[in-house]
Amino acid sequence: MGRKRTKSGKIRLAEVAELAGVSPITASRFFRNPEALSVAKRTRVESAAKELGYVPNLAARALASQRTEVIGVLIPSLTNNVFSDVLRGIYDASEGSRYSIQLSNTRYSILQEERLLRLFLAQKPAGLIVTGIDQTAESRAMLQAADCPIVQIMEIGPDPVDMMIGFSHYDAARAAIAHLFEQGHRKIGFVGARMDPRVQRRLDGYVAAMKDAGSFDQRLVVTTATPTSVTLGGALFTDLLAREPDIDAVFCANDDLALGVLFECRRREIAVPGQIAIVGFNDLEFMASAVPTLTSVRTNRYEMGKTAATMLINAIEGRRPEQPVLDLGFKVIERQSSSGRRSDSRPAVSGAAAANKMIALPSSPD
Amino acid sequence: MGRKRTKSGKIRLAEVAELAGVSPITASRFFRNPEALSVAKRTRVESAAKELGYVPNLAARALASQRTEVIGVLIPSLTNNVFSDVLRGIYDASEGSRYSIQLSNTRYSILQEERLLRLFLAQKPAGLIVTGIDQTAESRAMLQAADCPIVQIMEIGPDPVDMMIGFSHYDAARAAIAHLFEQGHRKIGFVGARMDPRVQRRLDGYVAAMKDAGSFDQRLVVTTATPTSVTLGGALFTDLLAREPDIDAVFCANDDLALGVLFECRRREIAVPGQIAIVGFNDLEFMASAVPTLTSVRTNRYEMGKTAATMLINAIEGRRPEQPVLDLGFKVIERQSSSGRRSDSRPAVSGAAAANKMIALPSSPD
DNA sequence: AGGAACGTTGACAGCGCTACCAGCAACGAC
DNA sequence: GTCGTTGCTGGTAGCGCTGTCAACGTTCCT
Repeated sequence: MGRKRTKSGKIRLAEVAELAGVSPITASRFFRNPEALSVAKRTRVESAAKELGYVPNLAARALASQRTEVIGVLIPSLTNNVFSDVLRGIYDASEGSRYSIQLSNTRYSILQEERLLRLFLAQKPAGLIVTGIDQTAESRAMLQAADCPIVQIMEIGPDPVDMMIGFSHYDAARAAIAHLFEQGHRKIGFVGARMDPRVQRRLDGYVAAMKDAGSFDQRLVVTTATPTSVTLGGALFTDLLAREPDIDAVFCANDDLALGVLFECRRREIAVPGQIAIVGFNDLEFMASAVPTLTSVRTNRYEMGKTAATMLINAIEGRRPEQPVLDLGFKVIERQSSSGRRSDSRPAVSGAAAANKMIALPSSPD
Repeated sequence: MGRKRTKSGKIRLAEVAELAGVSPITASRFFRNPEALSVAKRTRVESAAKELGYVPNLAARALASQRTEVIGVLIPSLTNNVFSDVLRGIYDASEGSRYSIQLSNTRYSILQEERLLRLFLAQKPAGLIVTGIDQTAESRAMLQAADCPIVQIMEIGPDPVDMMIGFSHYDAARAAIAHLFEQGHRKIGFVGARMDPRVQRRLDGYVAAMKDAGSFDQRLVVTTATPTSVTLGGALFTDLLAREPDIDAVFCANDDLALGVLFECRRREIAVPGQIAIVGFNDLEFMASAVPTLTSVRTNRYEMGKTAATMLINAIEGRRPEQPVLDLGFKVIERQSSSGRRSDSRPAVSGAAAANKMIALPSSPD
């Protein structure tokens, strides 16, 4: 009985051990902790494995050891440029390590996130990277009970599940508005899309800054739950102008919206920054290249992903960071679109090459 | 002897079977092929599983069944917008299925691709999605020998490993150039970055179209191996202008470059399309929103990813497509940036809302 | 009535690897 | 010389699930 002897040419650990003249368990150890072997056996197993082209069977390893070498990553969107930078960092950090990345998309739904979390945890991942700090109570309980390291990314907050790496969206927005005030702008509109928790916190920062200056007016805020796009930026700006034609600046919750606003200004022959200043968020690559160049808040997305994965892998292997919460801060990159008020919007010829003046701030967890 | 009885509260299939009053193997069948059970046992197992909150152990399943439910995806880049659309399609199609996506990044290196392929195949994936048709001989041999369905995406070519879904980059580029000729442009430059095989084929299409018209000149082609960016588009265009100041159109190998060219034109006060027409490639969202709106070649990236994953899953489950090679074609989306020659570049006020005239073509495999 | 055909169920033996513990040699301390 | 102690190695027994085949009950045909 039993089964057909497949054994389809696949090299097993036992074969390697036999060729090396050691027991299977010794060969196994070679792949997990080579230092535990004597040098002689180590080289014997190594050459045997190479000769046979042995590749370990991960399923068997996972079954026997009761854990996997998978790092689960939960992000809200694959479309958003912002996450592709973070992901690139995560993948870069995982490369060369033994861990592989398992990606899942919550589609900005915390219920979907909870469902995915349950699935992930059932497979005993080596570690988990989750986006943001707004999980359901159930999700939080599962995370807390999970016996693997966890990193929350994209923002920082008061109550980390385990580790946390990001920056304060609230502070970043406040800094952007402070910059606009410094440049002499007073009637500053807010344009936001999707309105996920992080965009919401940027809005909160905007509102607080405006209220502090006594300039807040609900009519200056235009938002939608629709996913963001350049075209949408133009449309929301159009709404804003219809409501408040005499604004002198717009703070956009992201750079796509900012680009859309810029194009809409051009379409309407509104001088930027002469009549209206524009500030975006994220500092995507094109912001430095636009005409006029566009001010934005730089966030360290690639570094965030890379550091998160590195911290996670270290924690998995027992090297926990001295500091579990890491604030990567942000920088307001001042460019032409928000230079001090003036009537002539034509940028200097040096255009994109103009030096980027920066305002750097570590954000402080609120 | 043996090991510590972990059994850490984890629900096993045997527990479900016991509660349902059936043998473990019957319970197992419920999860893999419920139709094989009598209705009575089916409902019993179902409610037992739900009651206990059973989640199958994928490692054990993979080990016992000698196959996984993982779909491997090899793409050259995570940064490129183009791939994020494809990926979104792949993830969307996989959602709700039993298969999970395992993503790896070849970094545009076919040797890296070969290495990753070896790793993937050792884990017996249920299926594989690979980018393009330029694999190493070794990779091709491995793919051919793999006992799982394989889809090549992004382009089509004469010799599919298994299934293939994409379009002809060569034909798409020819169509773009043909459009520019129709609009009266003659001295058409080419701007390309990265120069991966697909961009190379776009260049080939450009060269062929220009030669057919007797207009080809090597000096009209500016390329670099550097990864693409908006800023780079401006820089390459600057090079092109320095060499050939009297060009009347630029075909950009992608939309980021096209946006960079547009900004550079604005910086230099070159009228678009009055003095120079611009055509991009991919039709990213912002192209319809730019001022002037930018002509591009629309490619069905999301659909490509979604269809590829759907075809693959069907093939895994034994439903092979009637037609293994699928040409998704392309469309030249005519916008203001390439409208017929005229001296006034100012777009109509309706701007972004202007109807997009399309030229649709299925590309034919060469 | 006998038997073939089908649908359903269960017993058994592993898939390839690792956790646990025991054993063994070499070494130093007393 | 005896007793730990340390470093390395190996034996045994599974991890949780499924492939295979046998066995059963039922239906339908001759």
